[in-house]
Formats: sequence, C-alpha cells, structure tokens
Amino acid sequence: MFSMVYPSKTDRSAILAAAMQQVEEKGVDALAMRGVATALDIAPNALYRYFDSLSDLKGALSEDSQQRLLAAMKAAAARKAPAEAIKGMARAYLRFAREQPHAFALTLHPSNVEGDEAAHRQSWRYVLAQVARLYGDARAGEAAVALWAFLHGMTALERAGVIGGIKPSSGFDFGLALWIDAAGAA
Amino acid sequence: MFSMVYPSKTDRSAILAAAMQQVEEKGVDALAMRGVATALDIAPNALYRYFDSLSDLKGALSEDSQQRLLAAMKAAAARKAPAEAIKGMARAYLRFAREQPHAFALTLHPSNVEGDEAAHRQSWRYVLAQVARLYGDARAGEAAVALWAFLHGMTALERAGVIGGIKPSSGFDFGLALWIDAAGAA
DNA sequence: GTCTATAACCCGATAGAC
DNA sequence: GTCTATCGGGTTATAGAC
Repeated sequence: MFSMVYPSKTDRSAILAAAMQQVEEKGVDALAMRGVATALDIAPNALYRYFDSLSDLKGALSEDSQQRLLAAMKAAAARKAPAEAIKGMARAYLRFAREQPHAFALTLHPSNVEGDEAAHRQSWRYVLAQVARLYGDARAGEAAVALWAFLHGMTALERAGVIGGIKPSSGFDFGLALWIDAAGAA
Repeated sequence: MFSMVYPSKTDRSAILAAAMQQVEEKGVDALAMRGVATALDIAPNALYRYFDSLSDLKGALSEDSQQRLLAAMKAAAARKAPAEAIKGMARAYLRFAREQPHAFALTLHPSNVEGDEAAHRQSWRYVLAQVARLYGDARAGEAAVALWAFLHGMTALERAGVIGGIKPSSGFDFGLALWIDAAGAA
C-alpha cells in the first residue's frame, strides 16, 4: 500500500480545473505542466499519472470548453421562436468569447483527442437544427456555415482590437439582421 | 572600424526574410531569435543590432504580412465592377489565408510597433472604399465589418477543420451572395 | 501514487572581447 | 557588427526512493 505513505493529493478533475484556471489567467500558450503542478502543490511529474502529455491535457480542456459554450448557447436559445433563438445563440456565442477569451480560443484548438471531436460535432448538430427552423433543411448547411463564420469572425476581430479602434461593433447587428432577413426573403 | 574584424554578415531585410521563412515552416509561436540566427549562420545576439527584441521582430513581420495581403486583395479587385471587386477581394483573402496560414495569423497578431498599426489602417481604408461602392458611404462601416468578420470566420473555421469534416465550403458562396444581394435590396 | 533529484534540452537577453 | 560565454528562465521526461 503506497497510499499510506503518499496519499493522492489530486485527481483528473482537479487537474483540469487548475489547468483551466491557468489558461484563463495567462492564455493557452502559457499553460505548462510545471505551472499546474505548482498550483496543485504537487511535483510536476505526478501529473503524468493522469495525462500522457501537455497536448493531451489541452485536448481535454478543449472538449470541456466546447461543451460549456454549447450549454451557454442552448440556454440562450431555449423556448424561443426561430429568429429569436438565433439571436440569443449569437449573443451567447459572443458573450462567451468576450468573457472567457482563453477558453474560447481552446474551443477551436486542433486536438487529437477522441472525445474532443465528438463535442465539436455535437455543437454543430445543435446549431444546424436551430438554423433549419429558419432556413429549412435543404439550405440549413450552407446557412449555418455562413452564420458560424460571421460570429466567429466578429469575435476574432474584436479580440484583435480591429473593430474597437476603427469602427463600433454595429457590424454585429447589421450582419445578424442581414442573415435573418435573408431567410424571410427566400 | 569594427568592420575590418567582423564584417556585416546580415541586414534587416535578410533577418526578416529568414524569420518569415521560419514562421511559415513552423508557426508564429515557434519563432525564436536563436532559430533565426542559426538559419543566417550568425550568433544569436547579433540580431539585437537590428531588432530590440523578439517582440519587435514579430511586429515587423506582422506589418509585412499585412501589406502583402492588401496587395493581393488590390490585385484581385482592380478594374472590376463593385460586386465583382468584392468577390475578387474575398477570394484573395481566403486564398492568402489558405496558402500562407502562418503569415495570415501574423496579420491579426497584436503588436505595439508603430508601422504595424498603420498598415492595418491602410488595409481597412481600402476595404471600406470598396464596400462604399456597393453600400454607400453611410452604411459602408457596418457593412465592411460584417463582411470582414464573415471572411475571417470562414478562414478560421476552415483552418480548424470544422467545415471540411462536416460540410463543404458552400457556405462561402452562400454568405457572400447574401451580403452582396442585401446591398442591392437596400 | 507521490516524492526528490536530475537529465537534457529549449528559450531571451546581456556582458565584454575583438 | 559579430564574437564567445553565460545568466536566469523555461520545458518534457526519466530514475529511484518511500
């Protein structure tokens, strides 16, 4: 029984929580095994009992972030008419990106972890279903891509300071209204 | 005359070229003073005669990338009717992002270098002018933001493999047509 | 399962010689 | 203007003790 001498001081979810906190404080690239270990007050190599590598740890964080973003969008779109559901989803998307920029960046981080891709597909299916309420099944795919691209682009430009410095974010309302109106005109 | 003993083996533009090559091969984050020095076959600290820091070097690369992207868009939009000019610009933007992903990432990299911000503003003014031909001066600002966001989002989603894996890039034509048609309907 | 210790790299930046 | 040498920092990963 090793546990008598060195009892477990952490577990998988505690590591994920500590790592996520590091990411939100200092950014994705600043995430380091040593930093997480220090925060948990354990030795760096103890982490390798739970994650094979820093890359694997990032993948797990990415999956987690994706699921939180989806939850936020679902909450914002629930029990609303099609157009209002889309607007709520769009606002939730931007709010998530604005309030948790690092977790959001993690969302689109490429990863090789199995569960991560599944979380991504789950989000896509939900958005697609919401879009289909407005655009119909036949055109839902391309309309959803266009919407998602627009939303993501707004967050990226805002994060880069391009919009704030040059032009107010009125482009958001403009683009969203344009996308929604086009559904009615079709 | 130090040059008798240690003649110049490099200059500012050679350093920029070597650095850009490193970025295109291994990504922005992998750019290192030591790597550039090795590629130029000089000592790492020799670079500090030309750039005060790694951060400054990145800023110069960002400015350079921004100007190349603008040149590509200008070439694609030249001597065309308003709507066709926008389409050409949009295609050039996506092509640049696709063919030179790392240089493109540099484009939206925040920097404190003076010239960099100027290059950004220059691009914005050009896009704004092109958009104004379709939407008029009054609505050009918000329309340009929406267009830019859409384009940037498309590049990001494509890069993340979201589109390719789930849905073809038909969303590009869809979104662009939607944006252009809205100008005519106004 | 965690500990200490250490290996074997990577990095940015600086000091002083020539 | 470039050199060698080095400082102080980071990282992943392993070995062996408890």
